[in-house]
Amino acid sequence: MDKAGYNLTDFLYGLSKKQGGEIIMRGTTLDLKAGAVLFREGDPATRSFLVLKGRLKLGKVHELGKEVLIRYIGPGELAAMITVLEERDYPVTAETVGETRVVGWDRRTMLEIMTKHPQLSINMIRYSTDRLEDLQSRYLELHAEQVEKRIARSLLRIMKQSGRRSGDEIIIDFPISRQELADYTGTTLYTVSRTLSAWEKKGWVKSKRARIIIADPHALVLFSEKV
Amino acid sequence: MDKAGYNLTDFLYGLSKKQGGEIIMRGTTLDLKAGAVLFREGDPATRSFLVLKGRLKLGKVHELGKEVLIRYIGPGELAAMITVLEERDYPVTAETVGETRVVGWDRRTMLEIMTKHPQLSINMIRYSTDRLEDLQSRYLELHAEQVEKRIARSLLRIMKQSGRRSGDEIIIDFPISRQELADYTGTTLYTVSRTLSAWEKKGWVKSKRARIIIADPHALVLFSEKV
DNA sequence: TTAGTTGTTTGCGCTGGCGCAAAGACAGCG
DNA sequence: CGCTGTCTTTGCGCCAGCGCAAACAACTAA
Repeated sequence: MDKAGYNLTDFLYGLSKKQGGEIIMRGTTLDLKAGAVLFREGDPATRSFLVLKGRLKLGKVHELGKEVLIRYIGPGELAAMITVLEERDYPVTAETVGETRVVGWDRRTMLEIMTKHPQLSINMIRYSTDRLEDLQSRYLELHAEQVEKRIARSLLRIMKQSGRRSGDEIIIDFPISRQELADYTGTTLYTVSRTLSAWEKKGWVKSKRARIIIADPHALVLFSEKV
Repeated sequence: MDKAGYNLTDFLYGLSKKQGGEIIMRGTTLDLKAGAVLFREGDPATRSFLVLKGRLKLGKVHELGKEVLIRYIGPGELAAMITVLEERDYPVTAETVGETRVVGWDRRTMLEIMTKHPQLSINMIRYSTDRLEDLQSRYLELHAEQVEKRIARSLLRIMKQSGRRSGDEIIIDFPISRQELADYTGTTLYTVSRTLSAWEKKGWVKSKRARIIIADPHALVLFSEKV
């Protein structure tokens, strides 16, 4: 279900080191600083990307301002597979969270690689299926679960993907504001703030501006699963 | 974005008639009556399916009863691509809506076919990407849009996928109850009922038990896009 | 250090839409 | 034809969570 994280070997699963190297070589490596926009929702999709280092955040905005944070993309994960198809626009905006290195391939190259290495297509289907499944679960949650529980689950999800253990505590090692957590969870800045304050009093989390530490992961898990 | 519908040629795009025939032949064709369960959420995924005729509905349930209707799957569409991966469970339940014919392949066969025909993998990525995009949009809607607008959009989406024109009106040609429309939209039976009643008074829709006719599609579109 | 910017907290009032309850409508079956 | 089960409608009360407003805290640049 919810994998802790991905890495390059997932994308290149079943291929030799040599083949993998060739594939990466055929793309263009980009080094981006924090907060850079890699591609923007609505623009024609020209390249697919693989994250090598750092993190992207994928967001989508609603006509009147409201924004939703679809997913954080870490090392070994793909963005904009849609480029493989003809004449499509990026459905989301990708922005770097910290310093980030990605490889990008244009459509033509991507198709050549995929035809040459059927295994790569299968790996892409694996990834895409995982993404779909993840979103289906969150779609269900968004409809069925109370806000506080959703916030808990969101935090845990992010923790699994990008947590760094430090004693009993787990540090989320990139800056995430109340607003972003709200966009990710499907609620508002205010509700997130109130909730985190309450949890801080209980000793479940600690937080500074845009930094979150999960002090008692177990308590959070119990809460998120409570009936 | 939102295609009106799929058909077999999408799944077999880029393959010869002969190759396509062979692929279908290697699967097992099943004829199911209305209301049959093809696979159940949580069971080990053993087969992938392609719908030839009829319709499946994919649903997912939350621990305490609440249900969400992820999608209706019509002719030319795939279900349970996840089977390609090892050791997975079906993430949703698939139930037939009317009499339905599907072809199913087990994992081994599917992988063989995909390795032999790289184009097929690309077609699967296309489909899976479309599905992901669709769900991303609905995820955004669920968070950002008011219930009435969501109901309107849901109806229009279903109409595009399975509407039959009859004069100015469009008939949704399979039974869909208030409860199902609610599960699809992410609201409740009651709210759907109230909303449809109101629209019926305005002459936008007509409905009998589990049957819906869109009498004024244009008005509905305008409403769904209104600021 | 100060001024400016950006993120966070909290009180407070309001409301969309949920969900019970109960009655009504329709379909199918024997 | 009437009985049974399923689907639909509508009144009514309630509350989770939204969102404004305003104060506060932390970081940045000069």
